[in-house]
Amino acid sequence: MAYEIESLNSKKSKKRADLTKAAIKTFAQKGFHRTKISDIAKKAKVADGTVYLYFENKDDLLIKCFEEMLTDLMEKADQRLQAIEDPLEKMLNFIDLHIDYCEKNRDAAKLIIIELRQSPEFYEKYPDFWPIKNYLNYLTKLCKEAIDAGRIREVDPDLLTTIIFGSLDFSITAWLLSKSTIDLKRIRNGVADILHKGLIGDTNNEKND
Amino acid sequence: MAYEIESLNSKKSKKRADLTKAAIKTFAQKGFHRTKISDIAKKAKVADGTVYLYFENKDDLLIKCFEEMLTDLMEKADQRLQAIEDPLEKMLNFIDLHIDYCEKNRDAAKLIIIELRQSPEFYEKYPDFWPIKNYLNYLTKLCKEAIDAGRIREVDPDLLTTIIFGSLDFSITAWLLSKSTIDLKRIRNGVADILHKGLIGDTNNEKND
Amino acid sequence: MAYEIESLNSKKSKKRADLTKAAIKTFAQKGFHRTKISDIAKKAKVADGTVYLYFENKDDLLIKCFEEMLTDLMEKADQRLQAIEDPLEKMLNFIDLHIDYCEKNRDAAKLIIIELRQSPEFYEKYPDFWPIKNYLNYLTKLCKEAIDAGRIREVDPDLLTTIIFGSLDFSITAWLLSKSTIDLKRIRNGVADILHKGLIGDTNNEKND
Amino acid sequence: MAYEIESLNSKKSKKRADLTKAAIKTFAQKGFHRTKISDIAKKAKVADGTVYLYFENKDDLLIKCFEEMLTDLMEKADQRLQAIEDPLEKMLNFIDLHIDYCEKNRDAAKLIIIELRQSPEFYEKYPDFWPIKNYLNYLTKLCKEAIDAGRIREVDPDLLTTIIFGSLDFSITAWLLSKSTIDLKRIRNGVADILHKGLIGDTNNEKND
DNA sequence: AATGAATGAGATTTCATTCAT
DNA sequence: GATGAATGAAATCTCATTCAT
Repeated sequence: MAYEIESLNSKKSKKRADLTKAAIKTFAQKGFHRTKISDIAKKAKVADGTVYLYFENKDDLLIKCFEEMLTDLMEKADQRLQAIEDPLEKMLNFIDLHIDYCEKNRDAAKLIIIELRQSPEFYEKYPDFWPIKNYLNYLTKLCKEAIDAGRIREVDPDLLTTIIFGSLDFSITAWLLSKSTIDLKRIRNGVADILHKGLIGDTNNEKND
Repeated sequence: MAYEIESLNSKKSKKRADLTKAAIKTFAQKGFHRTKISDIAKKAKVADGTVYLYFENKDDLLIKCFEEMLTDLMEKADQRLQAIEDPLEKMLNFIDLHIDYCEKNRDAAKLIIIELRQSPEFYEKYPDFWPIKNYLNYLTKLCKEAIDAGRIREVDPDLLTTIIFGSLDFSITAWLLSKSTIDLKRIRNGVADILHKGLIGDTNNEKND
Repeated sequence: MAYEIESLNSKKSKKRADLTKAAIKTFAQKGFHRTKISDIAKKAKVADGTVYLYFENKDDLLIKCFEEMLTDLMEKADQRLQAIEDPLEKMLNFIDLHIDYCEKNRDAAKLIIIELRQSPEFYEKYPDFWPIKNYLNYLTKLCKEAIDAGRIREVDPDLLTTIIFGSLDFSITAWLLSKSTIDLKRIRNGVADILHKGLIGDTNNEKND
Repeated sequence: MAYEIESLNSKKSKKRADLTKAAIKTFAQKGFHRTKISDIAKKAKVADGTVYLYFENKDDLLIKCFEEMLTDLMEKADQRLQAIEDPLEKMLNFIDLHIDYCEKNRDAAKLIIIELRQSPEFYEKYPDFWPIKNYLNYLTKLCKEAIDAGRIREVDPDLLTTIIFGSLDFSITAWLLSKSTIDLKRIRNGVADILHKGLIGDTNNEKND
């Protein structure tokens, strides 16, 4: 009995996972508005109506895709950062992870980058829609720890989060639109370098501002 | 005669301007997809069909809105930066201008920030769609000048552009979604500070990296 | 099981047939351009969208109506002509059939006669659009057989087809426009007589018919 | 003064003629429904609104095109047939004229052949719409004269008209759709031959019917 | 008479969602 | 749970016609 239920559950959640996967891929490739529920259903090999057994509606499906991806990312981060001691290193590793993930999952990246901002409509309909919030909080925490540990100087951690994420986000946008001819790794190093040392040359450091 | 012609032209371009203005406002408030042509026509006090005398279709209207705003911004920049000598100051002033403009034209900001990325469909349909290109080039040029003048150290100007714009863009996104409770000026100063001096405190400078 | 499937199929094809029937009627009564999809849907008692489950679009629906009618006509001809031996009689019976069919299915006749030529647009969009082709070929075959059997003299069968069909077609056009006050049967006999004996020959007059 | 009025009139009627000419060409090439008033206006080098100074509306313009063409044809017939004595020759010459005209004025032919039947809508709106009526009457008169003169045997002249016109009409239709690869002259001879001598060979004459 | 900018009614088609099976 | 046929609301865009100039 218990076995059966579990089997059913896993069967059920497999179908759910299939749907999310199919949705991420299709949303990323065609964009939210051009994606038909029937596209996703076909890719997941279920009937159209089945989608509505697992998700409330198309909006909900998109939101669940975001949650899925970002949760996934944060779990990966948990694993990878666990072994690292230095808070600054943790922060830099988080950045690497984000870039790696986007590089390897172009579809997911496209969703996070482009569709995330898609929808003033979403903000209207779901006033608290800002699926990236937890993810940003995660980064903010890392920033705080690095500051508290004295590994970076005292700056507003929220602001720092915004700058880091914004820089990465826009870099990746450019990368996506450039059809990936840009080297994301080089960008990552450049961003780290500039944020790290600032824009002023070492020798000029004392004289300016 | 000349008067009459001019009068006709100006009447015509006034209607065009009215339509663009109405479109920017409506697109910003409801989002591109939820905006009906008839919404815009009503706001501009013309018949629906009239929109199509001035713009090819809804897509074209959105693109023309982008062009209008960004051209406007760059013209304003030209005026303001003319009087400034120091290239670094020019760059910082450009940032200020961007922030000021967004602060004063929330609708335009929303369009630039949110709808600009909206549309994988746009990228598919119009392969060269990236209306912000000229604007980014403008900023890159300022970066280059500041570097050449030795006012900031030798970094890749394209990368710097990406970081600056990405930081601002995401800050403004947060500001828009926070319903403007954040202080954009504070953010601007923070961004300038971090980019300027980097994340490493003076005292720590020797020890790290 | 088999029953169920059949039931589904027949239910499906019944709806399709309903739609075609409704379309033929409406197209004939109002003309293609003045017919709205919603007119047809209403007459077939389905929702507008349902039409698009069975036909690609309005054009396709019209084409399918033609195919349906002409196939129907040729099947009827197959049945009726089977029992007839004499090739000339076959040909004459085919003519009768055509006239009978038009007389009994005024709507279908109207479509075949009037809407069939309606659409330079159709010829442009679908370069092979000439739905009556098979039907004319059918008649040509009968002509050939009558010639080969020596029942009518050696004339170009394609030309003969054109003359027969053209005569009938225009007679029926006149009949349709005259609101059916003309006697189609009398016309049929007249056509047969003239084609048969030609226009000359007072001297032959007495011997024949 | 008189001069001025005449000049005005001719100027006016020139514009009218230009419009009709432009309309015939455009209707023939694109079909009635796909032709925009602005297409015609542009081709006639006048403003859209000007069309409405000469014609009531688009329907009226089409009707006037028919009238223009058919009147033209009948005038040409008057001239050509005047010199001919034999009523049968007159009839055959009329056929030739019709075919020549269509061959030389493909656009006009297309209009007469295809667009003439265009419009159940027309028959609904204008119950007496049958622009070809006078033209058919002309042919009927010729038929009658040939019969009365004993040049062809006693048949119903209306029916004969229908057969002749129907045969020609459908031949020309096929010719138009075949993109003119068919030889109209051969067709004309074939039609004349069959109508003339009938379908029954001399030798078979006695055996049949 | 001539213009052509403006009008606005009108219809096809799409597709998220439902619900009977 | 699963299906997929059916629904029907919704919105872009066209173009004949008008009318102020």
